[in-house]
Amino acid sequence: MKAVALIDANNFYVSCERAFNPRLRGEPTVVLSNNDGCVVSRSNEAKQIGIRMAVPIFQVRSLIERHGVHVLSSNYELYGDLSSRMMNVLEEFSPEVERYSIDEAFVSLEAEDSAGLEKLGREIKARVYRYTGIPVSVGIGATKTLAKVAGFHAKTLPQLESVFDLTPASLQVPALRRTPIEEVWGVGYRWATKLKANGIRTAFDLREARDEWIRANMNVAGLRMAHELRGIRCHTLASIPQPRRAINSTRSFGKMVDSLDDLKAAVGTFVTRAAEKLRRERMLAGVITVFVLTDRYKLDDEQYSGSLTLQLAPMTNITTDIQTVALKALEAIYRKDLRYKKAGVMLGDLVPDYGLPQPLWETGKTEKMRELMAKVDRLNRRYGRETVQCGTFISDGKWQMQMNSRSPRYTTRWDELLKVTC
DNA sequence: TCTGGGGTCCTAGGACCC
DNA sequence: TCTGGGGTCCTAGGACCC
Repeated sequence: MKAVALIDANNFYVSCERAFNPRLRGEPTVVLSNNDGCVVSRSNEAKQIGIRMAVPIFQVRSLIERHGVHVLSSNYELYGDLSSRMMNVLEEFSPEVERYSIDEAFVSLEAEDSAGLEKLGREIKARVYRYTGIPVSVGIGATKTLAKVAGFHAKTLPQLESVFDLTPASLQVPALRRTPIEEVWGVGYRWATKLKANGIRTAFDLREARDEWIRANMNVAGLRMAHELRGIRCHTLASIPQPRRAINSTRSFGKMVDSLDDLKAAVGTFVTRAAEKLRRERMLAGVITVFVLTDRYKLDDEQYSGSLTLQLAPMTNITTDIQTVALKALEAIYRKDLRYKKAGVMLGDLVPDYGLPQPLWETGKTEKMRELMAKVDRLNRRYGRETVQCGTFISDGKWQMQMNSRSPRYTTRWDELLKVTC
């Protein structure tokens, strides 16, 4: 029989930190978002003392001090590297692996029977842990949504020891009855509130709801959820990634920014990031949106959100070309006498870059710029990001992120390797 | 100046995911 | 004092065309 397995790392960012710093094991630990703003990963011990997901760190300061919680800035370079190691292990088990997020993957599995599926699940869990040090949970079901339900129970019921196979029909009704509606994949806060008001409190209730009712009160996404809970596959396994539609680079600032020069430096840097990613994925962008925002939490300040989308013609992935257009957009939306908290750029209308000359408008200059970009990328890969920068601004200033306690990038920087002393 | 419907395309905003 | 970032999908509504 064939089934879908969801492999989900437990408290992924915290687990990455623990893999290199065993002293954190058993200790309450949290990892923060960019700018050290919110809690985005919590160890079980941190969950138990009542630190909620996504809570701003300043709201739980006293809790953290009272319990001696370890607090770390996020280290995406480390997490990204451990993520790809985890995905490589999964590919040893199946030709169909969908990398769903940094810490989750859907995998197609095949076995004689349910017992065989569960055995595979346990092997996956053991091998990922042995090769990466990351503990995972495995949920198995006939559809992605059922695999997610199974994963929820694998994580929350200790007696399952992190692996749950939900393919046997006899298990489905009791498992779905014990799945709160807000735990169903695709049901967020808003839908959960509305569904509960209509008496739908569990995954089982949604599975049993009439299609006409769902169609009238939800949308096609709701219909798909219900069908998937009944075992009808609506979401296929995307083991070949779909072409990307957009690339964004946006940040909140470390401190409020008011000058156009500082905003230019920030936007110039965001374009650099986005264009690097564009070239890495061999694509060209056709439009760019630039936006700036004031601080929505400062209720006494005048609020403003400005954004402008401009065409990139011809389509390009050359940093300096995109910067020119981005700065034009920024100047158009910039308003003096305001204090800004956040800005960003979004590249859209992406198409593959086949690297062919485009005779209609390609000039010798463009060809030279492409070669230059390739060289800059090589240098920055070899000697570290921002060894060579494009643009005329100083990419340094108060807009830069706060990051006070990042661990070393153990696996991606030679000078930050783990040192062993005897 | 009034009268109609159907189709497409685009955009903004909402909801959700991790 | 201090409140993340990068994505996708869906829908409603407006503009436009015939």
